[in-house]
Amino acid sequence: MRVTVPHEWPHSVDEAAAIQERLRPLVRAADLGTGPIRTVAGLDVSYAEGSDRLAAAVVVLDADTLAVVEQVVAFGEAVFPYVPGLFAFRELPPLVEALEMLTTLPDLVVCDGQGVAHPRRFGLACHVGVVTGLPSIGIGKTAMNPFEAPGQERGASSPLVDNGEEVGRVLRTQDGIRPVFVSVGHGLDLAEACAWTLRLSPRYRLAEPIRLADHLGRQALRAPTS
DNA sequence: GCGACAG
DNA sequence: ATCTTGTCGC
Repeated sequence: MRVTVPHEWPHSVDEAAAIQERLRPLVRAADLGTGPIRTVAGLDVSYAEGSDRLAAAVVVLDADTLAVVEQVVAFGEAVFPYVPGLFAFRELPPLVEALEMLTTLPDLVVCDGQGVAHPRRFGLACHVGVVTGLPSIGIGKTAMNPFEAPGQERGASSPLVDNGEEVGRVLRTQDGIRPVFVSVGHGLDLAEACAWTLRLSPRYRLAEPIRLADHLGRQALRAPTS
């Protein structure tokens, strides 16, 4: 797929935050009116130990069977430091590169990190959704805000609140396993994001697209030829 | 002022 | 994110 990214790139933390503020209005927190979702792409970036080398992995799954349809890896180097709240500027470049290698145009994108559950309501999943135009979901493994634990059963959830507003859900994807933090990225609402997250997590804590992308990225980095 | 802070 | 040993379970 082709991804159109603004040519500008932040050279400072302040510039990065300003870009997030400017792009935030482009987020659609409700149904984008797209067609049926038949394929789902999972995104993840893995890092090497001693260097800045990284591998961005994208795995596309059939939405019904969860069978792998396509998978790609883009190698690169980190161009932005890890700063909480500016995480997207670290992972977006290699992820876009990987997305552009795809032959398949996914109908939904699932990101490893927050969507609108972000201090400026523009986490990685929102950024990916806006630059691709695709519906996207953010699934974080940890929260940026304090929260109350949901029930112990798979499917149980509680609100993720920031400044008095519900920005996401704390969602239990497996019985008795610590929950994940779901938020809207772009083009769908929170209820749909949670429903998809559950459907995409039939067996493990993490949704299959992300879990497989994580595996692919690590394996690629450890490969001799990488 | 200090620490905490998606991955 | 990554660093780590063994261990329990399918």
